[in-house]
Amino acid sequence: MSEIETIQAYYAASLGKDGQITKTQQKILAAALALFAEKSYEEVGTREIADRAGVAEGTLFHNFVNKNGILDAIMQPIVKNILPTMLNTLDQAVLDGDSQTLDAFIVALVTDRVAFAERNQESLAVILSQFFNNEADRAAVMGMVSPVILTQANEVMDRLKAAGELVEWPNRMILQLLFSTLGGYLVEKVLYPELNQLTTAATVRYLSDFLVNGLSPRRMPLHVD
Amino acid sequence: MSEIETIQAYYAASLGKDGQITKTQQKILAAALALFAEKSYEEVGTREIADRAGVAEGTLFHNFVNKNGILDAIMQPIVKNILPTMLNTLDQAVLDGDSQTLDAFIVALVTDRVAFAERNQESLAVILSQFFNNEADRAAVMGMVSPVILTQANEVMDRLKAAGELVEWPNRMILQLLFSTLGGYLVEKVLYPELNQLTTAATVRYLSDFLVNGLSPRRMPLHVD
Amino acid sequence: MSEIETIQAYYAASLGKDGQITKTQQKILAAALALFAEKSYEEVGTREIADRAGVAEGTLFHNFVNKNGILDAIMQPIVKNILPTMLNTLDQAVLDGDSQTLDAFIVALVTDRVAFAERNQESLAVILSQFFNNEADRAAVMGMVSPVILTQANEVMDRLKAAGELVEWPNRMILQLLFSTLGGYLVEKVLYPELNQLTTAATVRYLSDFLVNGLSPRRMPLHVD
Amino acid sequence: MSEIETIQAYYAASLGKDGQITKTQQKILAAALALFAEKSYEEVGTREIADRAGVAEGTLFHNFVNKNGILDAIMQPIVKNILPTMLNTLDQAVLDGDSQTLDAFIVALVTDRVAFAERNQESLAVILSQFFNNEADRAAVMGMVSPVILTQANEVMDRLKAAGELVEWPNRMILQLLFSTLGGYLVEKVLYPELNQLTTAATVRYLSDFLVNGLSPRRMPLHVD
DNA sequence: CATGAATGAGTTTTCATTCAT
DNA sequence: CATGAATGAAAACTCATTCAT
Repeated sequence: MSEIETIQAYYAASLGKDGQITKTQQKILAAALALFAEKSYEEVGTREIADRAGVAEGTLFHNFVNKNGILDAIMQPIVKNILPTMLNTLDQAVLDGDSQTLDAFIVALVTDRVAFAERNQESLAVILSQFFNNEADRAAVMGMVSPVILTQANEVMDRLKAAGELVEWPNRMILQLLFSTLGGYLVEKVLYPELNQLTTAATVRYLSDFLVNGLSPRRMPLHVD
Repeated sequence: MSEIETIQAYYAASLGKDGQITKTQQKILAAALALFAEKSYEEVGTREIADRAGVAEGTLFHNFVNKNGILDAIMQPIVKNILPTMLNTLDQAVLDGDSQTLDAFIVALVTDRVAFAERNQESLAVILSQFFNNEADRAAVMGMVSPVILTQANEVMDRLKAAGELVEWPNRMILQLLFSTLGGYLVEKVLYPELNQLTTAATVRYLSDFLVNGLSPRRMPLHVD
Repeated sequence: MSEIETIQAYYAASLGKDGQITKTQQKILAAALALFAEKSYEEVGTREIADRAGVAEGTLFHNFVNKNGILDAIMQPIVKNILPTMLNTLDQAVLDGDSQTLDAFIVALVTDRVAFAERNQESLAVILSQFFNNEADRAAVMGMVSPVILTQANEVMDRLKAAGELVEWPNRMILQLLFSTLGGYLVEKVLYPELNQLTTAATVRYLSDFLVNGLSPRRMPLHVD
Repeated sequence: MSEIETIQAYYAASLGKDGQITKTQQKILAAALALFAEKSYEEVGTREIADRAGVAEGTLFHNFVNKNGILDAIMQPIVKNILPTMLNTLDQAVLDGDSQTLDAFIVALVTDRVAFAERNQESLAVILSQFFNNEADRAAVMGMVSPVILTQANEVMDRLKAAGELVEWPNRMILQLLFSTLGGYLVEKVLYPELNQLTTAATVRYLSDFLVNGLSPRRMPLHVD
């Protein structure tokens, strides 16, 4: 499971020197995060952020290069963490050999990401919104999926296929289905938090079971032209 | 399967009188659609739309109430169509009795929606973007999922459960998984059209197979607290 | 008393050739007059006028040079008539010798102008509004008070002073007081027509009596430095 | 006589906190006042105001909510002051007993208002213009004539009638004549300041004498049906 | 002569950013 | 470091006017 999991923990690394993040920066980021989650980045004004943070408008620009700098400070840590952590989880599950089954790490993965989503709802809402709106941010996110990471992901999937634990489909497609299922959960959680009646544990079960059954090798293999 | 499936066909109903849509309106909508798909709604100026459409800025406001009116004219027809059509597909598949299997209409549904997505990529990109960015648009989209439609959806799922064709999970969760899988496909299609190496037919197969296996009743039922 | 007293009668002279005013022009002028009286000239759009008149916007410009041309067509006849008619009334009253008293023509004047105001309320509201708002229109109105007319007015007042019927004050001041009293009535009539509880006859009496007493020579003349 | 009589003094109360009005606000108000007096409110652009004030256009909106907010800041203090002050003058004159004659307070009133008009010519030109142009502003002005004030005015007039100092005409009519005479002076002063050849003292004498003679009880009462 | 779609300059207003205090 | 008044470019939108039909 990922170690660094709270946004606040990340700010330290990306903002102040020596991992320092000032009280003022915290106030600003908290205010901005809340506002960006409520509305969209474009609809939130710097005046509004300053007001909510209880500082002067000019103070924003003493602490961040830009209005965009504030957004970056919110997104970066999360975005830089998501994929590597997922892979780490997969790897861990596969290598921690005792249970080298699909089930083993699907459960591990789902549990981990669901927990992560619950801890960082607001930030994820912001990231989601930016991802779909802004070509640049989207590129940034995808850019993080470095070839190294993709290679790693492919290795893991190939290993599982070899072990007869995973359907013999293109890795891209398998990844897409994995992301879809987790992403779909994320979207509902983030956009309609009040509608969630299931417990976290139950949700993890459903998602995992769905994925395991959907991605286990078929007895009668599928013929694709 | 849905009859009216092109955006252009819908404009007729929502804009001009007598189902007429003028040449100018077409130029504006085409320009706006392209721009909104490239950037985001907020990042596109009315001047830009006018330039691309080859008309004067004032002409936009002569033909649409608002900048927002242009967006509406793009989104409305699609949004109003997506869910009802999906349900119709499901219903058709179930009622067209001969093969009342999960497989039957999952394939039908996936085939239909994949085709729809391929036909309306740009518009769907715009809708996706708005959905995540704007509380109001999100509400509008969800508001269109009228209780009547939800009731219908539940009926269909209950019928399938009774027939032993569908896992006995909460309908909400089943719907979420269905949307996730289709939505995940949509996202990839829409945001990274160039990366798609699989044929449409192959995609339909994978998605359908994944869903059918993921949602078929288990031999050993899952225990959820 | 003035012969030509309705706006419609004047349009003939200023618009069409041969005193002709077309049906379309009438519709436009009626619509514009109503709207200008409701709001102000600047607040009324050409679209609005066209709509109310039941014609196309372009039609306005086929019948009048300008938006301003419409206003002119409304104001001109009235404006060109007010002062000359007043003077004519005064002159008539003075020359029609039988009653060469101040009372005689103050009553005549007031009666005439009150009747005029009651007949042309809407147009007067427009003129009033323009007079206070627009330097150019104001100049136009004052420009009509040609030297000739002023000379006439002075003659009449001098004659009355000589007859011991009028206070020996500067003619400018006497004219101002005359206009004030009539103008004050006009303003109330035009802006708050609903508040008028007095009959026309009663109003004429009050105004006349006030003016006669205010402008009759004093027994003990006033000393002014 | 009214104590607070300069616009500047009022700005303090309505704009800044602690009765403060910043240098910038003063510059803007001065520029706007001059321009609104020259042309009309609608004809003056915000760019123009900013230029004349020597500030950036945005600065206007930093200091006033609206373009209309600037107008309000100019009009409000004057408008809120005119009528109450007049009544106060009347009341003072009547109660300060020694000379409870019509003459006593007509002179007081005229003197006071003429002085006021001379001090605030520009602002009054703006108010006049708005009053005739804009239904809303007119309503605002009239709305300020609270029932309390009207009741007071009626009391004063009734007292004077009882003392045999005032004609037995409807109070509404008497008020109208009073306003007409003062308003007429105002209009001339405001619109044609250069034409004024009489001294202030002389003007006060003429207006007062006219009003006193016009409103004193007649020896032979007027018969009105 | 009437139409009404098209025009584009002009309007008010917003907002991220700067800088003197 | 913090402040907040000032900035001015850019935004959405209006509207009198033109002109092809």
